[in-house]
Amino acid sequence: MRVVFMGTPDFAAGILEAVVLAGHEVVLAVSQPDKPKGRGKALQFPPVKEYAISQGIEVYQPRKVREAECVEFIRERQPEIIVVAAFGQILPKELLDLPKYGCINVHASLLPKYRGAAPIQWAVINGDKVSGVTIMRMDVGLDTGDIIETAETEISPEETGGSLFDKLEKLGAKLLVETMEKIENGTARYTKQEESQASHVGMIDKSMGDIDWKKSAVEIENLIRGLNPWPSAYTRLNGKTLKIWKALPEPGGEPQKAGCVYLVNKKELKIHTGDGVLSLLEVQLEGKKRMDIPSFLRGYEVLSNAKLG
RNA sequence: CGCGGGGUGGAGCAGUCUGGAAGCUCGUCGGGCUCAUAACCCGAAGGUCACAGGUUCAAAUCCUGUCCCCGCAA
Repeated sequence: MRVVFMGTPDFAAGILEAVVLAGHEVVLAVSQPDKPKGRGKALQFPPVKEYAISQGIEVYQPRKVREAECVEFIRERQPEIIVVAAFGQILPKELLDLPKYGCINVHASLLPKYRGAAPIQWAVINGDKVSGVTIMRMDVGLDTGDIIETAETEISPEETGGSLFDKLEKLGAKLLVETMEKIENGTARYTKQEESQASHVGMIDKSMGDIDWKKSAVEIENLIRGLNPWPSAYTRLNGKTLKIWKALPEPGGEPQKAGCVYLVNKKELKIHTGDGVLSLLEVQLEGKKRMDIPSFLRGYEVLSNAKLG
């Protein structure tokens, strides 16, 4: 099919690659504008743009796709279908109605659950056991369109936001390619979303990573995994930021001492929480590299009466 | 030129301000103790102190330049 692709981050780049490899004619890749990133401040191309350039695909980076000029630009490319994955902007109705097969979206959740911006991290943060991807036909709402296909995957106990991203990217890419075939040969089926089951999740904010030790050890550990690798869960130790990359919840402890050291020796560091004890396994102090707890404790003295947060 | 921390035996750090024998906690190897051990005791190996210039009788330490890692911010 003649495709216009819209997306920005890594997740979208993987999807785009699958569309290209499936043999579709991608005539345009639409991505968010370049933004300054990294320590210096240099502008960096979004992953989708990087990949598109490597494939010789034309790249378009409008400030707002709502503008008439933008819609016109895309109309000129005469797409049969527009594929959207993690693009970051709402599409106007003129655009939705433009292609013969409409606009389809790869969403990283089992809709109608987790409509919105960051379904992957939230699934891990909430301790879900199952996640998945949904291919839907977009309408004017936010992730409210008719479902075409879905695919499930398990969330393992050690799943992180990053690892689930990878899983769903592959799963979504595969499902998208299959779905596009069905759309093309007319066998695709469109199912309305069950509104009563719908839920929304907002964008991930950096401050969400600030650990509230009054929560349970299990909840905190879910947060740590969900926000790994970005923006990561953190707390404070002696006035410095301490990121926690890996931890294990354990029973015991005293809720009223939440945030205080439960146990510290040469190899272990365990913290009281609102419910249970959290055994820290891998941390990173401000300005330092991330390291396992034994290493950390060799060079940094944690007093037994220290308090995190 | 966005702000800041850092590069010291295999790991994590101290020492740098106030130049003058390379140190700490571990790990590794050998030996000892023990029913046994991630415990304890004795001993050993292992480092161009990121790199390049400079100052000095003498530089991990002071000056200049370069490379790399990381936190914040975006």
